[in-house]
Amino acid sequence: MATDHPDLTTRTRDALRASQLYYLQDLTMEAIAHELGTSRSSVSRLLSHARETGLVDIRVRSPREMPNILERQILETFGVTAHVVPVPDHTSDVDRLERVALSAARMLGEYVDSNSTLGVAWGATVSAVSRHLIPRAVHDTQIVQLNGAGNLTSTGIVYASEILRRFGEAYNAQVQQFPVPAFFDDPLTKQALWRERSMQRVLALQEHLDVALFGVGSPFAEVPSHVYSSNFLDPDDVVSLQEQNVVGDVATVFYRIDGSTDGISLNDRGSGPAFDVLRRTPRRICVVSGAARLASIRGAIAAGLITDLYVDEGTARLLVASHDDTGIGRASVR
Amino acid sequence: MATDHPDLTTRTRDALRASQLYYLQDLTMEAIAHELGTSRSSVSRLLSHARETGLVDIRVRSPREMPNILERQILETFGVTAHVVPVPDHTSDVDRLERVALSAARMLGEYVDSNSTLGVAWGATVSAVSRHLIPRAVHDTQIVQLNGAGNLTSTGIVYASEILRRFGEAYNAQVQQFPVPAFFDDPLTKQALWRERSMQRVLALQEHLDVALFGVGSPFAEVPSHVYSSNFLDPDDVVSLQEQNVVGDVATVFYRIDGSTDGISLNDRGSGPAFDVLRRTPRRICVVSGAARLASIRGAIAAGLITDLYVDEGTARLLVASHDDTGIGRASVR
DNA sequence: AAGTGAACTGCACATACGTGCAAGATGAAC
DNA sequence: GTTCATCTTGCACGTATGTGCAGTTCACTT
Repeated sequence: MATDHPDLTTRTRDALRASQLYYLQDLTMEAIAHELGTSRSSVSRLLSHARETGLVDIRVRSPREMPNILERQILETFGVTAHVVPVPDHTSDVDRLERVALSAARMLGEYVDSNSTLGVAWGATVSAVSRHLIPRAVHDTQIVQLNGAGNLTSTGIVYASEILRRFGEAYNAQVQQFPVPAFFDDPLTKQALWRERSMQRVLALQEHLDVALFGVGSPFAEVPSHVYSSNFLDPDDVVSLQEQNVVGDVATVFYRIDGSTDGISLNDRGSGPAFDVLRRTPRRICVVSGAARLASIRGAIAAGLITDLYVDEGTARLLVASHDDTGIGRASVR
Repeated sequence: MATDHPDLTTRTRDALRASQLYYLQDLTMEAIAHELGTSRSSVSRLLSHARETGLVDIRVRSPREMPNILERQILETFGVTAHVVPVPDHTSDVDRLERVALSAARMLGEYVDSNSTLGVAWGATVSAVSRHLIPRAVHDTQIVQLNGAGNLTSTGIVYASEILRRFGEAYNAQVQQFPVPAFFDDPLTKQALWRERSMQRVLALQEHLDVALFGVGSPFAEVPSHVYSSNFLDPDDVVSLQEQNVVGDVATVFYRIDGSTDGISLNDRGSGPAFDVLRRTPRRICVVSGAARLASIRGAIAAGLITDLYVDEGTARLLVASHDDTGIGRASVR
């Protein structure tokens, strides 16, 4: 009779019933406690549990007649489906990131189906998203790491694998790690390793994703992204990126503001998927916040990497304005 | 810039933003009030508004691994998709009805799409449902009245049309009234009227519904359904129903416990759709509560009228038990 | 059998929330 | 411009809800 551990089943059953009574019949928690023969505080906790585990699914749907203006402008200008997260302008960058990640995490379930494959990068943004995922009952789903995370001081497994683990847990999915350094010292090593069958297997998965999830790295902002810290790149590398007008990276692949990657030497040593591979993924979701990332977003859009963009309101506004200023960005996806 | 009345648009926009902040970012109403520059109580009202108008969509999903036992049993036994509404056993029939109707109303949106046609009967149950509908932004939807509502003391327009109006409002739909008596005195009048083109139009719509919604009438319960009151039927009629072993009606068409209708004289004079017409509707949703309706449900299931059943827990239990007792009911739909 | 840690419970308190009410705003009618 | 009806707002209050804590249960060790 039990599907799971015997009392887990009871807990879920109670949570389900409490949710029906609370959200579908508008009873108070007090009344529900009485019906279930428990205390009101337990009901409160049952309901929290139900929300966290996705038993209760709350979504906010902007009516088609009245889409967010910024979202419409971004779609028209850049051909990207935007989800603008309302955030007051004076918010700190940390809060901004957290709020965008929270919103994105709650909508991510929409993209995940049974038998689908989800590629995830790692980084501060994706990590924040991973902390707020709402579980969804799907099966035969796979989570694939998009790029290596090893650096000079650690194999990077703990940090990146923690992110992946959360995704795997939320979607009841099998996790495919990608245990390679973020950047190789020698491009030949990368090429050699890429020919290994164990790597080929992961690489093949990366080429047939249904959904890809990533942030964008921003090299020269006041608060540079994780990747640009000295644990990953030499000072020389950083200089060369600067000289080559790099404005950002997606999964450790660098690009310029026009989306081009040609001649960026570091990309021969990075572990992320080449853009023409990534672009084969039907849904490519980018989560990003903060004005400092503007140029990075612009570049990623120009490179045609993004189909769905989760972004805070202020940055969205800058994005739209930047197009009015310069006219760049039209030659993009879709 | 405005899509609707200028301030209605603002209200909706604020409600939308408040909903995102509250449900997607977990801010308190106080914080939202601050961001929107209004009072906390206004935010509370905005959120109520958002829920009532379907801007916020809350659903409770029972995980596939753990469906309600009664629902599974009903599906296996009767071939009907059941939605069992949890209600404590000591609840009064009035509350029971209200709670089932509330739950059903909130799920009804699932069945309604753009360009679809929804047929609704009238009665205490459907009326209760109509009072709790959650609007849904669809277009080119039609609501069609299934059976006439005129009786000896009124044309019945006010009561039935109020129900229809609520459906029309919730789904932004055009409403097709059916201005005829519930029962004709003379079957020939009915036949004559049915040949009128104005009636033909409605009848044609009834034959091509996407969804039908109805309760079941119960004639001989302690609290008989509306239809069986003297305003609709003569004492003679009631006696004849009793003699012919009628256990219930769907949209003023009567049936026996085995689902048969042959030889029930009153059906020649009723205004509802014949069962073989009704059965052509792909989705046929029945909402019902209370043990007194058990035989009526059994008959409606046996007649193959129901694809989706919303029912209170106690009655669901009786329904399952009744099958174990008698073995009737297997020869049903699907 | 006693020990141990993790999970769960109800209590009590602090907070967050819903709502009647009166004042103010808005808009249509004259 | 005035009047009146209607809708909206913020306040204040009472109720509903979230959560730290201490006590308990329960499964699993030792």
